[in-house]
Amino acid sequence: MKRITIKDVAKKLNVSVSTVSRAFNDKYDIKEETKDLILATAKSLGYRPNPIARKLIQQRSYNIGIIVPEFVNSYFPDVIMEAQKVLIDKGYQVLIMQSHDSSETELKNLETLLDNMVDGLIVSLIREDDNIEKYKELVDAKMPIVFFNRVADKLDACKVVFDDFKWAFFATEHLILQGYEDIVYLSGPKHMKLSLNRIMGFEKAHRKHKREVGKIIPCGFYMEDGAAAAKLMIETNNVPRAIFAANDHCAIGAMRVFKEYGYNIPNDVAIVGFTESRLAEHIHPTLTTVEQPTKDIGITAANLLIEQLENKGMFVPQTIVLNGRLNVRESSVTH
Amino acid sequence: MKRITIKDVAKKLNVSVSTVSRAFNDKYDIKEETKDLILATAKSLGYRPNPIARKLIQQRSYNIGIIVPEFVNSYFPDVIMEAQKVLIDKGYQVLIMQSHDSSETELKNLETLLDNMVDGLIVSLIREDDNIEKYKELVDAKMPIVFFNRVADKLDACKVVFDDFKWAFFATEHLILQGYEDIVYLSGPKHMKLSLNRIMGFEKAHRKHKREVGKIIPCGFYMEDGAAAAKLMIETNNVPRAIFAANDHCAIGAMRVFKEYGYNIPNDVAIVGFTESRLAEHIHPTLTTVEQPTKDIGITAANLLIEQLENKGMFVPQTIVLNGRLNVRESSVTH
DNA sequence: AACAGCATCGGTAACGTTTCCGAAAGTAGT
DNA sequence: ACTACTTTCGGAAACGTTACCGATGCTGTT
Repeated sequence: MKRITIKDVAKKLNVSVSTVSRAFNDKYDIKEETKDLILATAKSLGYRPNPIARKLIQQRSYNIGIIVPEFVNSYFPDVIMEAQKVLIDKGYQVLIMQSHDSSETELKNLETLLDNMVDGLIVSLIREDDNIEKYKELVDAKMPIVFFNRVADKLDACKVVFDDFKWAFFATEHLILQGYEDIVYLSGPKHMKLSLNRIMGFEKAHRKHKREVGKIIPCGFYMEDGAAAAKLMIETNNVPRAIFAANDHCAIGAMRVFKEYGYNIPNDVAIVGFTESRLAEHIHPTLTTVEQPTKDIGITAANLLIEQLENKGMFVPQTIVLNGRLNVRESSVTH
Repeated sequence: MKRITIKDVAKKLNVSVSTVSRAFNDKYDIKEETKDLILATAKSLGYRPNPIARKLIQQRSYNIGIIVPEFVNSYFPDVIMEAQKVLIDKGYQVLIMQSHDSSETELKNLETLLDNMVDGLIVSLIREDDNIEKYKELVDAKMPIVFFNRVADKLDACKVVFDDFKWAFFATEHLILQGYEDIVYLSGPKHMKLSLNRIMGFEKAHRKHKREVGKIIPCGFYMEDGAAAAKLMIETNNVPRAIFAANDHCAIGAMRVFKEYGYNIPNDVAIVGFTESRLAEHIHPTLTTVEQPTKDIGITAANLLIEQLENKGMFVPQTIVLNGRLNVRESSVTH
């Protein structure tokens, strides 16, 4: 069962391969009738253009690489899959890589993607500084890249980001308005801009309401991190009235420990998460959290990349800030 | 910044392109010294072999397609990412597609993968019957395929499966040994072999302990499904003493509703899940569940596929059954 | 009638590899 | 010294497509 090539179609109709190629590429210099005829017989022969040959001659791989830190939180799969949809429709192929929170793996991933001759990249960084020279090289060499979620200021490239400052502000203000004094922020790693932005939002909310800014404790994005932080609070007798967590997983990890130790949520400790996860509605108590527009992020990143690929050269990098929503649920509202 | 080709390397050393190719492909008919020399200078020139040209001449895409139903449960990302690791090491590229529980999307995914000339496939089916003719065609045409998780009996292909029968049996027996009468199984869709196998395990455990087989209620794999089932039980006054759920998400959805209605778990209703999820340890009460060896499943599937790709033609399809573990936690043990 | 311009097509080089065939030189056996 | 074989390499075809250049025939204008 040999694969049918463009030559077979050409021979069948006694036309040249160029004409068949023209038919398949919607060129202007071909008669409408012959085009239809060619497409029809091609279909009946079961001909599919060989994408590899096309890539070779066009000097484009039609490969797009995506690098994300992890797949544990549903955030990344959600945005990636949405981006992939857009890209596949445009004829691109998507290669997905996880860095597992390691900058070395990130670099390795980058290398394998480059070996595969990706035409462009969509990246969420592990740390802002670690592989920055490598990315800078790529950006300087006009490689189309879109960063999202975790971005680096120093890179002059396209970025799709969430307004972390604003929504951290709203989340914190929500806790303040509920009347809680003593609010602690379990922050993400401080080397991430997104963490710093949220910290600023956290502080601003306090200042607006003339409160002393609550304690900021560096934490992480996984359940274990939240659990460890909660345990430490309990053991050192430092349980605050309310907690604003780095994300939902972190919040849920903390909630588990508090509940184990007999604390009631929200009556003893109120809690709000970040980056709405699939669990937020399904745990007890349901979790107040900030919803990020994962679909929009994916779609926007993909579209920005496509624009870059199509107008290579004359393209000014832009940063797009997307909006969110605060989903208020039981974990933060005392009755 | 033109990409450096094999010709540039050849010219630099005054050797032929064939020799350079030989150096990079570990061929026998090349002197060790010249090989080392070539590799060294190639590296210094920054030469990377163009994978697309290689694919064209070798008539292989080095593309592997993976089709899974969804990414909501962490099960699929876990096995896929593990499979990808193995495949990338062997020089393959992985294309990941979600079918979103729709057979039509599955078929569409299959078509795009074929358009991309995948050399092989790893598939978890939506339904056993829906696209079976298409898959049969591919299998008959000697396309290397490995099915996992959701497989079809009618297809004579490689399969990597979990011993659903055995572990449903153990999970049920665990509930019986805890002394619970009246155990209900919230089963997965009946069109899936895996559901039927688990039902048989559920029944066998009852028979072994001379019990009347508990009720089997068709459910689904998402939290909503479990929640809906629980709500129905409560409203129709049919709450059993224990529940064996289709998977963890289903179990957690049910738990949420029960807790909302004031039921205590496990003292009023005991519950066990299936396919250990990241939440099992982190919800309250912690969830007893059956752990599937996701990593092994991914690795095994990838290796089976590679074997097939390398010994195309003379390869007998085999089915590999992998083992699991019952993680007993709070949700099923009354104190 | 001469010419420009357009529409439509064919032929061929090119993309960067690998693979096949054969050549050259060296080695060993007789 | 002749043959046979091995080692090491070069040349060229091939993979399937697209892009470029040119050829042909037709239409319309002067």
